[in-house]
Amino acid sequence: MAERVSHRAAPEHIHPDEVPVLTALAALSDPVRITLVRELAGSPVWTRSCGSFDVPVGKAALSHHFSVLRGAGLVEQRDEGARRVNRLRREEFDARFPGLLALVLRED
Amino acid sequence: MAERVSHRAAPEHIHPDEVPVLTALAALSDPVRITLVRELAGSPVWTRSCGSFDVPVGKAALSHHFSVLRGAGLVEQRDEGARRVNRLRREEFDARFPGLLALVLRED
DNA sequence: CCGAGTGTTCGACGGAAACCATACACTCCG
DNA sequence: CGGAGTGTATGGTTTCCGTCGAACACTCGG
Repeated sequence: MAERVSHRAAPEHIHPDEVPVLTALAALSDPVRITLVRELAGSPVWTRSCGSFDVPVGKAALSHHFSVLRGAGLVEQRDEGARRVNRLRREEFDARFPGLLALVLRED
Repeated sequence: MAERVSHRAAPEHIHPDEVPVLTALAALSDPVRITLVRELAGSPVWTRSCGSFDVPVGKAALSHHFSVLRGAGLVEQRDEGARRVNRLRREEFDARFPGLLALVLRED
């Protein structure tokens, strides 16, 4: 009967519409998080697990960064077996903050 | 002969074109500086001296914030007698970071 | 059922940044 | 010249944020 699904707490998401500008800017004011967003933008949706990013920090810090990105409405996460895969919320975020994402992605 | 002008060191300016994205975002990730930019945007050019802004910090901190804004190519300053008046670098900054300024000004 | 892999949480640490009070430099005006 | 007004510089304090190590929770595969 009961469907056998995840027993893990689903990550809390915040829609970009509810995010203050200051929060969005603060989230993007960090080199590690910028890297995460850029790598994520360059990959197909739902293909990148949290541990698959090339950043020079431990997994504790990494987890924290993803938490910040979620809190800014930049990233959506879904549990897929033992892994947690990510998606960049392109359209939603761009609708709320037009041009901001493009700015971060286009820059070098 | 010699023109009698300011003996004060001119403030160092950085053109937006030479500003990294991270620096721009970091400069705008502060409530006080956002207020400064917004108030500045709502006033005629070269009319606001540094001390004329309504922010809850001492003048030392205020001076620091203006230094950060200059370093991000957001503000230009000119000495006018005893006062130092400001200008928001709208066009230059917007040319370098399209939409970013609009985002900050439009929001609340 | 146990071990490996993955990610979160907790406490602690260190460095960066914001802040203040003071002292200083410069300008104007009486 | 001297005082008031304005902004910067310096030094020291506090607060915040990114980081780590270790412990824990969950999933999958032998």
